[in-house]
Amino acid sequence: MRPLMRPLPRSFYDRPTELVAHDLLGKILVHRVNGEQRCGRIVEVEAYVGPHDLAAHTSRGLTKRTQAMFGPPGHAYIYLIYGIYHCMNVVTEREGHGSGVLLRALEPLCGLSGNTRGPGLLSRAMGIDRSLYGADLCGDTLFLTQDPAPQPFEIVRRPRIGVAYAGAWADAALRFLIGGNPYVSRK
DNA sequence: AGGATGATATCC
DNA sequence: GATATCATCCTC
Repeated sequence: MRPLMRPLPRSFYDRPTELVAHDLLGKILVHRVNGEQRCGRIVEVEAYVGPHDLAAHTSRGLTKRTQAMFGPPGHAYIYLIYGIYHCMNVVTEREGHGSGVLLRALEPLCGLSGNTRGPGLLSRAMGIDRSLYGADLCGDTLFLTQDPAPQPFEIVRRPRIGVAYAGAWADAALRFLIGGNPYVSRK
């Protein structure tokens, strides 16, 4: 698995956010940190489609925190939540659009210990924090890659978690998960 | 059901 | 400068 682990190209991210979210399921997240490699298969994500999406951080406009999400596609938007946990998103669509996909749960593949079911736990297990804010996912430190031996799976759509404040957007089925996978954070 | 724990946005 | 609010998780 070491050779031909090429990062997904930037063109993968430069597409409609719901499509990117859908296609991220089954892809492999890799983080290379001080000589070791941590990786897991993505089993659950959420799409935040742009500033008009009242659940998206970008709905409050361009701020220092959301700068990366308004930046070019294929970079990491990482933030601290509840003073404890980090959450990682991939930035989608063209620069200035303000959209991204939250990575919510992983199936552990290599170098991972502990729970990876939930965005905070995923980031902790992968060693992802704000030092990776804005990281280029087309580089060789933190990136996504195609599963070399993909198996077929069913994709299920559900409303997003923890966005009850978002009015009409609270109920949108923008959470994508692999049906029946034991590593999703919630059914 | 409620607490941890700190950055951030938004208010005075 | 103060405070309300979190795209969460754990414990009771």
